[in-house]
Amino acid sequence: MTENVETILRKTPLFANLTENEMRALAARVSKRHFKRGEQLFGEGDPCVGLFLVASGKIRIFKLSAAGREQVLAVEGPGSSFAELPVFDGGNYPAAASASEDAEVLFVSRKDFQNFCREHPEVALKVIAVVGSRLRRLVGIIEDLSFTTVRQRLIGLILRLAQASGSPTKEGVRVELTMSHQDLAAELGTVRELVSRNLSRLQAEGFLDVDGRKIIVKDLPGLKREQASSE
Amino acid sequence: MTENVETILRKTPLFANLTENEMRALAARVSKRHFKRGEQLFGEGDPCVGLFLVASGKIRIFKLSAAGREQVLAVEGPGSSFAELPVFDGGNYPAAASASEDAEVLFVSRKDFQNFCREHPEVALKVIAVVGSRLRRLVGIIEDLSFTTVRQRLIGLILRLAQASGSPTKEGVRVELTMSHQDLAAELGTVRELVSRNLSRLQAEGFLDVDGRKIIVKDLPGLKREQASSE
DNA sequence: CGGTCCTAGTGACTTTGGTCACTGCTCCCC
DNA sequence: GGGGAGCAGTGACCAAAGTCACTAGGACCG
Repeated sequence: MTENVETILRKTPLFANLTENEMRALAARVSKRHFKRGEQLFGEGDPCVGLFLVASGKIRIFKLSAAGREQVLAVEGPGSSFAELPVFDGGNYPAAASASEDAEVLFVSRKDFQNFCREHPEVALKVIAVVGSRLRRLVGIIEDLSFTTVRQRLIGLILRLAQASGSPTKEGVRVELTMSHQDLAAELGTVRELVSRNLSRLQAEGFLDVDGRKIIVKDLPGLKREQASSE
Repeated sequence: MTENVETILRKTPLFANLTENEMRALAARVSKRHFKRGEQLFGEGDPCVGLFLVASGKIRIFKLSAAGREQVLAVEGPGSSFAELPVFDGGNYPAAASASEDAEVLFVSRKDFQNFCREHPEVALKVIAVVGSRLRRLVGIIEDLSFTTVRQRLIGLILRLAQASGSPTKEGVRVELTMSHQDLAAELGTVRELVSRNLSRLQAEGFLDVDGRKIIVKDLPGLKREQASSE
């Protein structure tokens, strides 16, 4: 949990292959902060103070609507950086960030990071790569919101979970939801009730067995077919 | 229309402040291509061959769904570059591009651009800035799709047009649509019929006068109120 | 001048999404 | 052990989005 700062830096793609000396220089300028589950790191529109790196826990990046709905843009785990961009373009944060689990986060001030990039041009190229993958993910969200139904997105998320962290049992693949329906809804871009209803419906249709936050995927190929249908 | 290549390069943020010599070196490696309205530059998933710069006309970047619907991600006019990212991360194009008007486009091969960035680190920083604004726009699209209705998005687009290219008349601000309802729908992330219907409705409600592709905005503050309502 | 293509408008309908209100459960704290 | 919080399920609605089918007007071409 409480690791050495340099060890954590090594794990982030942005700084993975620096030399010992460079690493030490950077580590000296980094501060570590702790956030409790639910605590907010910054709000949408806040002026950008610097770059964040996740050491442990999870950070949700999200938009908040006037009506109070949330839309998650990304969930960053250990080794991920975020808010790289406002550091460069000087704008405000385009979305808010909060801890969805207790989290330890490294912080590099805007100035320090800019200087570091100037001294190490290869880091700038890394930034482009990281931002590139972020951009691809955003395009994926747009595609989902524009072309698919809540049902299909929910199925997609379950399939991804099954793939990433599912454990096979005799009845099917067991998947554990790590978050509330509320949070799920924010990821899918919808409301709590629809998550609940769609889960019930998938169960009634025989694709799943739902027991609280445990899900048994009984018909994986069937689900995949459902997800694809007229997408 | 048919301008000198260097003149065009000067106008793109990416290369705006190069020296004479650098500019000439770059210009020598650039090729110019012409695309007719509707012609496709590349498809989604195509391997990335290089970077494009718009000299004249307009290029639409869009996603195509299996069901045949389009979702526009960006419309790039003269001076804009696009497809910077796949050049760096080596992935395929995440979306398709086609000319929405006859267009002249400069092309820099992937290799040439990469070499150029290596020799000129400040260009890499420019790339980050350009990509940053692109990312902000994508976040804006997600926000719109997730939180607003077709009606609100349509109003938003009309207001933007009125702002950008509206001409005041005695009855209100005159706006000219430069595209079909089909294309409008693709920008708003919906279908032709809803664009048509919503325009009719806004007219019936007295906010607009619609005559083919000419729109007179009769009640601008009213429209703004409508757009904001419970957003 | 007739035919064909593209574009737009609209009625009728279905599906999906979202809201509101209420119930019941569980966990935790005093 | 009583009383809140917070989370989950659901019925009854209602509104928005999308589909299908058809009509009609230009524009352009032979």
